[in-house]
Amino acid sequence: MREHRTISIADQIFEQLERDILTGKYQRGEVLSELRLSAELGVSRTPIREAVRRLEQENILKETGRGMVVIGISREDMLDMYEIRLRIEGLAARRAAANISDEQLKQMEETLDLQSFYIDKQEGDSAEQIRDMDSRFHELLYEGSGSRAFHETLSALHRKIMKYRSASVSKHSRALLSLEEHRAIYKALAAHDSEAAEKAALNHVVNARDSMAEMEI
Amino acid sequence: MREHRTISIADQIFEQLERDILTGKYQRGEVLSELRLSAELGVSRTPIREAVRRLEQENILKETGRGMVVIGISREDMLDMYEIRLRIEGLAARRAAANISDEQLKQMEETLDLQSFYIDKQEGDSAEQIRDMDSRFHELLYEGSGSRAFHETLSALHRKIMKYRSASVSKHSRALLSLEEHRAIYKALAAHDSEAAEKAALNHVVNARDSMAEMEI
DNA sequence: GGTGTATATTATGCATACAACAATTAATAT
DNA sequence: ATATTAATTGTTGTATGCATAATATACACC
Repeated sequence: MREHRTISIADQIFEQLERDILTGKYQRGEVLSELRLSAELGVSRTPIREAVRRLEQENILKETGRGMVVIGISREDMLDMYEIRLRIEGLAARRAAANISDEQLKQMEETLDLQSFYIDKQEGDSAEQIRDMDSRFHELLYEGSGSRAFHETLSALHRKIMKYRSASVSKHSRALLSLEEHRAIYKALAAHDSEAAEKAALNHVVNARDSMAEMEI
Repeated sequence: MREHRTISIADQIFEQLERDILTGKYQRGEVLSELRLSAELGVSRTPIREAVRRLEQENILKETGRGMVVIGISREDMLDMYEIRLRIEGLAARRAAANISDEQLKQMEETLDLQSFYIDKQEGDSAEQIRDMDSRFHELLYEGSGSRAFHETLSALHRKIMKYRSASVSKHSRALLSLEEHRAIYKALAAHDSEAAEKAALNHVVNARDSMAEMEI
């Protein structure tokens, strides 16, 4: 039985704005105003302001005293985030091999099926759907580590490079390889094989990083 | 010439609440209410709510629909944060050796002098003062890396273990060693010696972690 | 034409009012 | 006495109003 949790307007606005910034709909340097957003979204300034405070805490938006300027994630930021992931994602996978639950493994399997489905589909917004499955897969991996510190740190890094991940998986060959790498990680986790999990996760990050590095975006 | 920046009430409240949570004044599990904080601090709920949204974004406080529960940082969280720092702080120092400015080096030197002063002092709240110098030193190191990703990630981790760092440096022998380790990092940075900087930073994190691990706090 | 100043505009910062909701306690019917 | 319902209390969620700060604009003056 699923608990029915009401999502507040402020939360919805946060999610939408975060997505719009991280996908590049609002570009680096663009200036927004609470009043304008308030009018566009049809709500008062209060929930807007609360969402904005959270975005400021994530360092992807900044108040200036005269409008808010979008910071977003530069290509350089993205590459540095991979440098960090290179050094800790393997360890998170190692932890996950020991701690992941059967339920989490089941959900992971589901994301693999959907990822495969969206890759075969190849229609208009399939890159976004593939990317969202990538997000869910990694979220489950980080959760499965059982470590709050790894979960928080890696989740923040992975989420912030959303835009670049979309671009990457829009290349069919990379999307297919990414799926295979996810499957290798899943297999190691399901077997609770720490060594294999660490190796597979590191391999996946290395390949993703290399793929990103040679894109011009 | 220094720009005069007014700090908003909401920002001040954020800083105070964050500090109170991270130092353990508000303990894990404790329930707060906006109205109570509003009355205690003598401001309306609006700036309180904005501060709370930022604390929620940091995962150290959580709304429950009936009050807000303090999450804080457990000992296990702290140890995992060291595991992460062990893997990336050396690289940040390597970057800093290449990118740190003379101004940042000058400020770093100043924190070393103050750290030394407070260690010698050994009065009532000297542990807090030493810890704050530790914060400033590492903040300068992360800034000096010139990488936003490293800065954000490491800064968040270092800040969150505030409580444990205070406890650690309240032990005089550890405080002295920590100062020496900082000096070694500074020396390498001032010489722009990447290898030495990485080695010194890693050594410092290893020793700090080991010191923490054998404390019972 | 250039410069200083007043003014208008537009933004954020904070306080307050009210609605909605959940939990607890009191009241009431059976 | 117990179960059910109603009232009370305490909480968060949202809208709105007003003060203040920052910037742009207009204009007088040299």
